[in-house]
Amino acid sequence: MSRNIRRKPATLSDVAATIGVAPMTVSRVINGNGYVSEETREKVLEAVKKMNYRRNGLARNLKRQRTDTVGLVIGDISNPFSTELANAVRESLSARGYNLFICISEHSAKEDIAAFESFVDHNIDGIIVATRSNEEGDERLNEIADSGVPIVVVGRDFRHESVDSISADNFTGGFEATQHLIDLGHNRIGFIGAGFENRSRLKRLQGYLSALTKHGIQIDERLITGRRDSSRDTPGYSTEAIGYEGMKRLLSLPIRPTAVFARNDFTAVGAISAAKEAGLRIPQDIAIVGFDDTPLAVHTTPPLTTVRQPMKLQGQLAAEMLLRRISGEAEDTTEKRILDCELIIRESTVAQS
Amino acid sequence: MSRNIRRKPATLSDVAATIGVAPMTVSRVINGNGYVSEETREKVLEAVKKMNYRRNGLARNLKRQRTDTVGLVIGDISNPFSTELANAVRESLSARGYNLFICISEHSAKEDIAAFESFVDHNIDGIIVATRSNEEGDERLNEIADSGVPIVVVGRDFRHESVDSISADNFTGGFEATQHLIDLGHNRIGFIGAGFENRSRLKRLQGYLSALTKHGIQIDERLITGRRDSSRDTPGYSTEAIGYEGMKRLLSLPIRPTAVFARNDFTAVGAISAAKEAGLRIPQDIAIVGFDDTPLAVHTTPPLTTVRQPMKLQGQLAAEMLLRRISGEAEDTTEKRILDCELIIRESTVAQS
DNA sequence: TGTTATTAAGTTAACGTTAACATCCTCTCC
DNA sequence: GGAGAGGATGTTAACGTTAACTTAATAACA
Repeated sequence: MSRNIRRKPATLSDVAATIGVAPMTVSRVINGNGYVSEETREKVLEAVKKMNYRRNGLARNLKRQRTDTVGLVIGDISNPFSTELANAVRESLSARGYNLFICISEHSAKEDIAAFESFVDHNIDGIIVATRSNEEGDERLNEIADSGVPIVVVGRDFRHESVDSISADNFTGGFEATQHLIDLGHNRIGFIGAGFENRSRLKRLQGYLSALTKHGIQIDERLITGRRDSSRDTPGYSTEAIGYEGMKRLLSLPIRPTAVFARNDFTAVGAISAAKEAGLRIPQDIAIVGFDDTPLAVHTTPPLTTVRQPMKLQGQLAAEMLLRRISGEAEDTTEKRILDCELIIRESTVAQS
Repeated sequence: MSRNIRRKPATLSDVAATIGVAPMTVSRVINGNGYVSEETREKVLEAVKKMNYRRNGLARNLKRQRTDTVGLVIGDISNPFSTELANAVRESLSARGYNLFICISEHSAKEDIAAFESFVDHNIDGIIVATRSNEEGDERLNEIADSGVPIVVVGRDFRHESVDSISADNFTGGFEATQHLIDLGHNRIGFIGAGFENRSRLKRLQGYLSALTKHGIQIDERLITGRRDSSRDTPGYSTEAIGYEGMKRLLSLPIRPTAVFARNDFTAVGAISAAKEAGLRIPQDIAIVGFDDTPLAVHTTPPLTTVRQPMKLQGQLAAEMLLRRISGEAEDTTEKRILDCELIIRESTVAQS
């Protein structure tokens, strides 16, 4: 057997030549369209098999001016959140005959752009963007959108007349989480996962602030704490560390909070860890709320009160919206959907009865 | 501004025509090779900008017979393990001018194959496979390897004369985790995460069995428990649930184990949760060891003893091996590397002093 | 002054497909 | 028996690049 010899693969014409038909005839057999006699079809299929023919997707896509492929740019893949999104997108797409390619960009503009470029370079049919927004990246994305590439953004802001967006209602989610803590009698409530300076970008933080304000609770910037260094290297999943450090900082304040709203479940896990280390009981000494309802949340000690966002639905809708845009059905409209979140109350805020 | 009109993008020839040069001249400017006068170069660049020209990667790749792109097939993306792998691969590749596209396949042969096919369809330069092995998928992979596509597999078995492999020493990792428990005096040790019937495929389980045997401990199949149903739908990250259920099952045995080795950290988290629910103290009543040393492991209660595998290194090496194969340097050799794991002892097996 | 490099282009022919059109044959039906 | 309707091919011309070659002008050198 002449295996693994990087011989040049057989082409459509090669196959056609060996059985004495036109390339087009072979093409018709391969793609199952047009008229081909049963006899010829069999001859072709036999030759295809024997010669180990495989069509060249590049040439095909070039000719057809489409790739039946969609690109997804994800920031934090370690988050189960992202997994669910990616899977939902993939399922919806594959049901319609599209492939999904994923690029990871751990929150750096450079990587975002690299991902966009490589998708565009491969003439992908559309792009779903689920990274955190940043100026340079958005600028590039804008140009790409201008050039007519169908784009949908998920879980983030982006304004462009031909870019659809879908997101969970992070504001209300943050509001309700905070409201829940206020309802329990807390009035000194910390926020872990982002500094006060991020309030313009982070809806969850906005919800938190809004709930406090609504209930006449003075906002204290010292209670809002993010990562100490904003180094680009920190991978997304290290948010346990951020939660841990954040909680330590909050606990060292002169008057410490009695409750904490963590930006996401991982951060909450780190916060729980730090609180326990300080000998505090949860929720009696300090109540903790997370966000995302990762599978983990049920299994923390105590189980974590958190806000569930419909990731699967976001993924499905993102895929649908993108396909609609690809097919040209959504020419003149810009769709923006915001989905409800749901507060899941567990024992990290309310002691078991 | 005529934005978002899906006008046909300008081609190289369009640009060339408007400034009255040959397409080849524009190509030379774009790619920065060959001789072009400064004057012409500027004219070209100006036109390129004005016409919003962007080269068609499909055509380029078709002509060049390469895409400078590598595909990675991942099973369980929610595992931080996979994230680290993907990031390391991406970094190593981008340093050499390659893009990385990722496909997710949650452990179904069909999805594996779909991922392979879509990579091959896009004439990707090489593939890194990090999914669990399965018969149909391996068969297809074998054909692809036969056809000369460079392939490297990570963390799994695969035999093909031109496919390199890299993996952590899961056997020794499992052995040492179990040995550690034995050293602590345990002799009734459970395994959670896979049934006894998987012993031929799962190195961690083999390590566990081997350690028991070495110390003359009778193997008890009832102590080895995996997922109840092997439904394909269960996403990878739901292993907390598997750990939880597994532990429950073990605890309901007539004589229950005093220690448990969980197949990975997520499973361990679920196991911890179930043990606590049963009112058991960890590690006094039951000791628990995980695998992977996810960031989570430090933050469980108690912190989790686990086995760390060098994911970053695996990713780097996988990328390097693949690039070597792509460049044709590794024609006649098959490389197989196995990297050491490290046991990280925390309080889930040894009470704090 | 002729020979050789160097620079700056242009020309040609693929890369491997497929859409669109053209051709030829064989039925069927009035 | 002529018109029309498939059915089964073949032919042509792109899709948008770029490798390889050619041409031509200028510069450099002995």
